Amino acid sequence: MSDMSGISIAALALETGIGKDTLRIWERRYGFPQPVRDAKGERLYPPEQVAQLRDVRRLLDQGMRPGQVFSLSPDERSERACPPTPEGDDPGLLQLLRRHDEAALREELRMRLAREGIARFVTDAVSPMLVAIGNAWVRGEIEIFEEHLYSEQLQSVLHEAMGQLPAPGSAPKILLATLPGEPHGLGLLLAQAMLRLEGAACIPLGTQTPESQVLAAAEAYGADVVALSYSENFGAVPMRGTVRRMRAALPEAVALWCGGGGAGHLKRPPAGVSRIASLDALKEELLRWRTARSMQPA
Amino acid sequence: MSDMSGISIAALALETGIGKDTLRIWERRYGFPQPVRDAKGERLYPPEQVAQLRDVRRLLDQGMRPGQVFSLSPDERSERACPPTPEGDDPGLLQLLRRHDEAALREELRMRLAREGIARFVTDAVSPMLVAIGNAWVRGEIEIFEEHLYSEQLQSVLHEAMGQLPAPGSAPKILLATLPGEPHGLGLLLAQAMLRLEGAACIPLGTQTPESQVLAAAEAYGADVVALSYSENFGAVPMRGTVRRMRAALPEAVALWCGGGGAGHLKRPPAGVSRIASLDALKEELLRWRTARSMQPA
DNA sequence: CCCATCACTTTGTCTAGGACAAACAATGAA
DNA sequence: TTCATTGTTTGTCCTAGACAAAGTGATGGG
Repeated sequence: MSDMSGISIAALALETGIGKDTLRIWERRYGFPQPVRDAKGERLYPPEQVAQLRDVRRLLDQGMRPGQVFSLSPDERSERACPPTPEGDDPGLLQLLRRHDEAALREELRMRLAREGIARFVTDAVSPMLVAIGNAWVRGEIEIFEEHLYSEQLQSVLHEAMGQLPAPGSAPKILLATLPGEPHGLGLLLAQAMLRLEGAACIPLGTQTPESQVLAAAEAYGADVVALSYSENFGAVPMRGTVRRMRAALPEAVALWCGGGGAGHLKRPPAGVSRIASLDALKEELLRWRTARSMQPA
Repeated sequence: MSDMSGISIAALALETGIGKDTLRIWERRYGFPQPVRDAKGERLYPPEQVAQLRDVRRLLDQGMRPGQVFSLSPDERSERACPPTPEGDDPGLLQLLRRHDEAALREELRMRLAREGIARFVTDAVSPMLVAIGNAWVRGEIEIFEEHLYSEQLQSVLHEAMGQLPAPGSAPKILLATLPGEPHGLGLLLAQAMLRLEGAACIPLGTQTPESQVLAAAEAYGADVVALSYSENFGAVPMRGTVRRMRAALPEAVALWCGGGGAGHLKRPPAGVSRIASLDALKEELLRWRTARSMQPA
């Protein structure tokens, strides 16, 4: 009886990641979203507007500016937000996900892992799958909870596989982290798997670690490399800011690697910073580090 | 050169988990915190006030009301906030963490797990350790990055251990999730471990899953139970709101369990909602569910 | 003695519109 | 082309008032 007509501004802010202030000023400036009011005079956002806001969010993430986005009709928005890549490769996993058989999904992941080995599994199966899921989601072919389940199962399977690896070597000590504002940690885990395969010692700090803490950890653990992961959502400008600050604060001897979809915002990485374009490139970068280090040992 | 004098209200809200509105109204009502203003006229919170706010936060989490908290002097606050448990049992793990030897930490975790088994490991070692770490942190004896590393290592070890468990039974299907605004997923993992041990089929949805998505998942997977985890940071009021809404929207046949430090905000759970006070209680609740279900089968 | 009901107080979040700096786009000059 | 300089867009912060829900405490009845 309470919420047939929509959700509150606080709930909407949480769900879309758009600030309350921003939602209010969009209403004032662009006339959208235009929530109904409850008896108390408070905003209630109907589900359809919530859905439209998802498109808006997507377009903003793609780099469009609010003014342009709001001058489009809802239909135009949803059209442009959706279909960058229907692509050919829709493997069985997507269908499995939609069939809501969590046990089968897990088995399939384990099977593939066993068949292809960790490295090929990560680069050839997981990585494209994540892209496919992202696309399927914006096209509305898949639900958020399905994406979440996939991500969880994947983490579980990868942790399991890594546990069976021999004790990590010590070659470069690599600190893996995500900065505040970046909640997506799956990329870190994939990177960790690749690096452990090559015998590197990984120190995972997880997501949303403050910059000062990453620096402190780098010193405390004597890291040789600090690797940061950025998703596409991370704004280009703050991203470049973090990289600049981190590079300036880290000792010169410590390498700084930036990866993930948001690393593309580094058009030309500053000196002493490496952009990791893909998980394959990670292996190469590691090789490069090792050869460089073997030329001039301590 | 920029921020010698303090941090912005947005940063403070992020760091303390207290809403911007709340910070402003505390200033208006209680005269604390009393930030300085920069050239722009915007609030700048000095580090000492940030530290004091941590005490305030702690006291509120313990159930004290704001009015009482702010009538105390800063010294009284820090005294009451800190030392609920220096406790006798400061096991080697804390020291290990401070020694910055990630390999040894991991080995120790694995050892304990092997020695004690999953269940005892979770209830007797991990759970108190998390409390101890939390306390050490508010006392400033430990850094955030150390906490992060511990959490990551723990996740890894637990996933590993769960992977070796026999295929999950199917008794009750339990959906595990955290709602938007709650980024802490460790509790979910611990719960999952306990439940899998008892043969329940867990469907982990991870953190920050929107309410509508949890509902959709519950239907899609035919869940018998929806288990939500709340950390202490989760505000009491919104927490109760989510519980009320979820309970109303879920079919009556589906049980709703709430656990984690923030579940204490449910003084008396509404009908059809169970409060899981601890990880041990989880086992009992599962037993209760099973007996209740065996009395009246479909 | 315990529990329900009532009034009273506390408290967090919402509302409104105004203001402004930082980010972006488009211009002009070298 | 590349770099500096405008003008416009845009998110966040500001003030101050309002109100419902949660908590507190006192009353009365079993």
